[in-house]
Amino acid sequence: MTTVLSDVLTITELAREAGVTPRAIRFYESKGLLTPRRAGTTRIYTHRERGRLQLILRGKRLGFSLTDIGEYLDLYDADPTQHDQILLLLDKVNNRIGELESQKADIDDTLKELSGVRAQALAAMRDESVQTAQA
Amino acid sequence: MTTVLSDVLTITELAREAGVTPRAIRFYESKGLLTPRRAGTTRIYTHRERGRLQLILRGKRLGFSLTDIGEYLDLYDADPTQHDQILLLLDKVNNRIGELESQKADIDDTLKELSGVRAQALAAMRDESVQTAQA
DNA sequence: AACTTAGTTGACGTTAACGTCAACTTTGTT
DNA sequence: AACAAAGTTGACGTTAACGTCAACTAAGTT
Repeated sequence: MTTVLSDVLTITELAREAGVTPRAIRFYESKGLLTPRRAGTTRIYTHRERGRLQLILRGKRLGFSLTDIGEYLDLYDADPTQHDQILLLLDKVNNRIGELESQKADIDDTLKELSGVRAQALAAMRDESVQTAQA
Repeated sequence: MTTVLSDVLTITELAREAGVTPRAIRFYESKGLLTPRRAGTTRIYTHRERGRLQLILRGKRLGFSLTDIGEYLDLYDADPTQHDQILLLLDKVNNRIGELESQKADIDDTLKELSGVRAQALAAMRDESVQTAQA
C-alpha cells in the first residue's frame, strides 16, 4: 500500500483549495451546510465536505441563496426508505429542475442579445474602416 | 388611427406590471439604471424604461448584482462612432458571453445530477411497491 | 518553560438591495 | 376652499453573507 496522506484537510487548506476564506467555511457550517468532524476542537474535512463545498459554490455562482443551497444539499441526503419522503423529494427535484431550465432560457435570451450587440459593433468597425479607406 | 392611450405609465403602474414595488424602481433609478422623464415632479415611464426594467429583472434572476446589470445595460447605449469605445464594448460583450456560458455549464451539471437523484427516487419507489406486492 | 503557529469562539462592522415610515407637495374631486 | 389619493424626498431599519478584530486554547518548537 502507498502512503495514505490521510486525505483530510484543515480548514485553511480546504479554504485555499476552494478559493474561499476560512471564515466563509465556518459560516456555511453555522448555517448547517457543512458538518465536519472534530479532532478535539479542530475541524477536519474529508472528501464528503469537499464535495459539498463545491456544490455550495456552484449554487452561489447560479445566484441561489445559502438557504436554497441547503435545501438542494438535502436532496442528496434524503432517506429513500420513506414513501412520503420520496414523494417530497421528487417534488422538490422537479421544482428545482424547472427553475434551472427557466434560468437557462434567460441565459439563452441574453446570449442572443449579446451576439446582436457584438454583430453591430463589428459592423460599426467595418464601416469605420471603409470611411478611413475612402478618406 | 386608434386611441393613443399615451403609452406612458406612472411608477405604481409600472411596478404592478413588472411585479416589483415602486420603492425598488426608485432604487434602480438612484443607481442610474433607469432615467425616467418627469412631468413636473412625477416620474413618467415609457417603452424604453419598461424594456430596461425587464432586463434588470432578468439580470437579477441570473444572480447578477445591480452594478453588473448597470454595465450590461450600458452595452446597449454604447456610442458606435468611437473606435476605442467599440473595442471596449466588444471586450465587455465577449466577457459577458463567457460568463453566461460557464453559468450554463454549471446549470447543465446540476441538471444532470438532479435527474440522477430523480431516477434514484423513482427506483426506490418501484422497489417499495415490489416489497408491498410481495408481502 | 517561553514562543510561535494554527485554529476556535464571540462580537461587532460592512455592503447590497430594498422595506418602512414620516413629512410634504401636487392633483383631481366634492 | 377642503380633502383624499398618489407621488416625492429623506432617513432609518432589515436581511444575507461574510469581513474583521479580540481574546483564548491547543500543539509543536527551540
